[in-house]
Amino acid sequence: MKKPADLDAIFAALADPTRRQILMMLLEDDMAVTDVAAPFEMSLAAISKHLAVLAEAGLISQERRGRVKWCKLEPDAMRAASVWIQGFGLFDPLDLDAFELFLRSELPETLPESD
Amino acid sequence: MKKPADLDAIFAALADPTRRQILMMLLEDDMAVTDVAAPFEMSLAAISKHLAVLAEAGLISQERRGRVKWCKLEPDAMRAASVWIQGFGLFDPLDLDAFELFLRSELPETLPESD
DNA sequence: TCGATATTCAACCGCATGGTTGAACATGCA
DNA sequence: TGCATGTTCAACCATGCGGTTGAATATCGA
Repeated sequence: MKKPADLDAIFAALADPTRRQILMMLLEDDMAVTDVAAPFEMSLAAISKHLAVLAEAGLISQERRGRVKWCKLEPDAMRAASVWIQGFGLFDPLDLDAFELFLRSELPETLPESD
Repeated sequence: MKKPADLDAIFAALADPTRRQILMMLLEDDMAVTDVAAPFEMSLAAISKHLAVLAEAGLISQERRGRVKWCKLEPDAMRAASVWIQGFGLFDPLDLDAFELFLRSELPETLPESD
């Protein structure tokens, strides 16, 4: 059950550069804890704690298979943060245009023709 | 010059519910420090510190006019965070629909009729 | 069973954070 | 000038965070 935590935990988790980098690594593929830790110059235990923070925030899930604990990106929690920010409606026309283009190119069939 | 700070500071600033509430208040209008503090059950000094954190992150700017220090929302920093999150490209069709509706209702004149 | 591998636990450290209080500093007004 | 208003400063406190190290736990493979 990967319920997204509250915004406090999500934003706090995103506030650390190591954790953001971990999330980007997980964007490519699921990873074991040891492999996540490999590129960093800190102890495995430290990375393990970072992963716990990310899991607590709902940003990743962890599934143990044998000795290995696999870490998987969970987009829902991040979406909650994104939605909060977008609630500010602070896009200006330029950005809106770009985003509109992104939307159309990405998922054209979900956009209504016009009103 | 209100340069947006790095993501560390921005996300950390957003991780506190008091600060998020302040940002939402500033969405409606610029406010003086005392008026920002009014709805909260904590000391003025505490709010002043929160505002300093928000300003340090570039999320607001503060301009002193006379005795009064006016606080103003600065969307650029928040956009930086939004862009980082959106870099994950994790929108699914359902949410996209909702977001499209939000866009159309919020800023109808900036959306092209259709291609 | 034994050793190697994968991960966490527990205790500790230094430092930042979020809050308090009371005093200090500026500015506006009579 | 003198007082009230608006805001911050400084010191302090409790708590949490990011990191370390060394030991503990669990699983795999020979």
